[in-house]
Amino acid sequence: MSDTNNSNETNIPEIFLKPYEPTNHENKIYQTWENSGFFNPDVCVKKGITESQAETFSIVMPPPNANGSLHAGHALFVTIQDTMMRFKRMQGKKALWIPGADHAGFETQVVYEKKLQKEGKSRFQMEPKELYDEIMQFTLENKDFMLNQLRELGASCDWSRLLFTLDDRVIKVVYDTFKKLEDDKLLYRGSRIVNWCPKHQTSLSNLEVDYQDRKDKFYYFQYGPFVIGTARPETKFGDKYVVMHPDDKRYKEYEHGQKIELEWINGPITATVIKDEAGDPEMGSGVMTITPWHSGIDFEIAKRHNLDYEQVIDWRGKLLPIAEEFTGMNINDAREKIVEKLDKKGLLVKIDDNYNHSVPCCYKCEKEIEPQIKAQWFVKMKPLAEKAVAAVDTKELSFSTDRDERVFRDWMSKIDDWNISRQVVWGIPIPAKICPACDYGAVDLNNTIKTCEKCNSEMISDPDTFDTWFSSGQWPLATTDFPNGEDFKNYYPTSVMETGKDIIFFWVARMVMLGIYRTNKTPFKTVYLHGMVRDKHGKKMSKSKGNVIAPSEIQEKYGTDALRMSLLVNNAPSTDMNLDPDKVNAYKKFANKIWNITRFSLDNIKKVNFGSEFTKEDSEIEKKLTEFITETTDYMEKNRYDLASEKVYHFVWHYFADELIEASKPLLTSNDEIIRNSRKRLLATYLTTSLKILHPFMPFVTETIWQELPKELKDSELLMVTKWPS
RNA sequence: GUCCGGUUAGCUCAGCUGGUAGAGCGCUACAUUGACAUUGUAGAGGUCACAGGUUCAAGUCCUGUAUCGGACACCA
Repeated sequence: MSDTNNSNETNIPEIFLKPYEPTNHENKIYQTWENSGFFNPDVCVKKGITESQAETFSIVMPPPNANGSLHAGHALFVTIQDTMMRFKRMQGKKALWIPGADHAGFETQVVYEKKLQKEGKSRFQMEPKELYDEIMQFTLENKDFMLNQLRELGASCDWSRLLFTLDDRVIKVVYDTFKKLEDDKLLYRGSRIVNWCPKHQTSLSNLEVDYQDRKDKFYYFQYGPFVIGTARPETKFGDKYVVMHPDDKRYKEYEHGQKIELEWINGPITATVIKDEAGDPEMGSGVMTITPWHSGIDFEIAKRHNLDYEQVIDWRGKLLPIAEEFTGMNINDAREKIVEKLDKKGLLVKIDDNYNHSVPCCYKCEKEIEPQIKAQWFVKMKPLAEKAVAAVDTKELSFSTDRDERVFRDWMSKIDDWNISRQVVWGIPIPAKICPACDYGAVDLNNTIKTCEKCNSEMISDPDTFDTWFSSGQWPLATTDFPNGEDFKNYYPTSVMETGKDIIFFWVARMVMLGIYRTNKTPFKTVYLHGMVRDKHGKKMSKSKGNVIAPSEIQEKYGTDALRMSLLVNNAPSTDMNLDPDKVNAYKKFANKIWNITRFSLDNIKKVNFGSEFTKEDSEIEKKLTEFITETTDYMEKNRYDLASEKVYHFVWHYFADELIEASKPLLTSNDEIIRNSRKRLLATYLTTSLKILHPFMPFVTETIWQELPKELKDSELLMVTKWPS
């Protein structure tokens, strides 16, 4: 690799005579790294690169969806984490980065359903097993593609530890946790209001519901002596309770439990007066009727007073026989017809056209959620949340910004029980038996339960699967092979969890709670959250807007290092960033600048005598370099890669290249040999040190250069495992 | 409704524990065929949303206002 093979005229490797062309080098360099085995800290120790007593540094990678290609957000997390890993590895730590691929339950199933739809098929016509197998095949076909994209981004993760979220090891941990939750009475099966998506035919957790602002009609109806308001007349068939606040003076003549005969949609009914504090006197008339089967609040009221509830809308969003003449109608079509009928009966008081509210919608299909009562598995969250907050209190767990910590605490303080059942095929089956007669359920890992202990009926296997987040919430456990694996002993708790702030509740919070639950330790010491990657104008990227920036295209055009730098510089933790191709281009130029700095340096320093003394001036300039190293390292220790990368950029370009090299030109041809040699040595030091410090940020160009440097300038074959300068 | 952010150069954004502002792109002038399919030098452009306050000193801390956004909750 030295320059001795080249002609004496240039004295530099030929490669530098042309501009840096990233695509010519990146794949080859990655192969060199991967073949070295040094992504695996065990190999580093074995080969004497890392001391066996060295501190560990570990990150569990948020597993990207196996079936898709990587988007800009993935590129961002790979860049940040890889920068961390390379930095710590060079610092001599046992650095372990565990990669993964996610089956992404509901997400992937939705993608696959769309594919089926295009072929004119539907999952509801398929046997669950058949569907599962097809999606598995579909996912595995795409997995390698996704993993290769991680490689292209430079991810220095240990591929020998790769885990897929449906691997046996994952399922084992998840099942054990499920059982333990039952044993500890933190799990229950209950008929509760769940968020039901009529399109996808599954319940969703509260977090998977998006609220959309909407302007709708609000109807007032005469309900016996009362006027009630509603935006959803189609749910009102079964309403036979009328609720008001106990202190509302307007209704003091009515007593709790009083029966009132009145005319309603399909004829006369008997209504019962319920006094409950949930009735808000300020709201409308202060009186409401309730539909416990299709409303969370109503359900709570009904439970408090032990009232009846009846299903009005079926699982597909159609009216049930309770609606009589409206039976079988889609609720959206039925709404106006019901209002018409009530109007004819003289029960319509007025319609307010400007009712602003937000409606719960499925976060995937944006269709309205229909609250339904369904027997599901719930995890009691309060006890788990308390321990998570305690860990934050004691600083066992810390966040990269105070803001994130506040958000975390806030959510933890008002957490609800978690519905972990999903009517989704593509997921981990729930190992439980359920009773079709009484909805009782029991965890059954070994398939031994036959009859219901409550009602003696025959039990059946729970057809549901776990919420993906229930299993991914145990990802740090599975990846480190809890409870007996070597990695668990050596690398758990992991050092940093770096992921998007949009999944702080979905994922981070659940990992913390379930991690503490199983191990009494937080699964990671620090949470570093990044924001969203938006387009250059700060708009969210979406296919419909056509402003999606695919990392692979950017890499093709500007190089991976340029992409990485543009994702890092000035991108403060926890804030959104805008990705502007012009900014990427600026760092492509920077990569070329580094290339040319090398060319100039090699051309001029030739044989460097490292024994030669620095002149007074040069030893001053060397101090500048030391200062730069200290400051940059300091930023990196504080996880401020945004500031570190900017500093490196400026130092290398605007000091090293613009000032130092320019000022060196006359000195390098000086007649004074001492001055000449000193300056050569100085440039050599600047060059190699710059490459080292740049490497975590821009691994490809720096390693490409390193491979071409004459041996006497290098202290290691691979830049990736050379020692971080100090 | 509750909570949390943002408001800094034409555009997109940095600015750590307070000491009269920075980057990328864009703009102007000059230089350069140079280590650099260019790069360098110099420059224009900001009352750091607004109003109070703390301080010798405030984008930087406190209070309030305006405005934009996010998270959570809510279909009476």
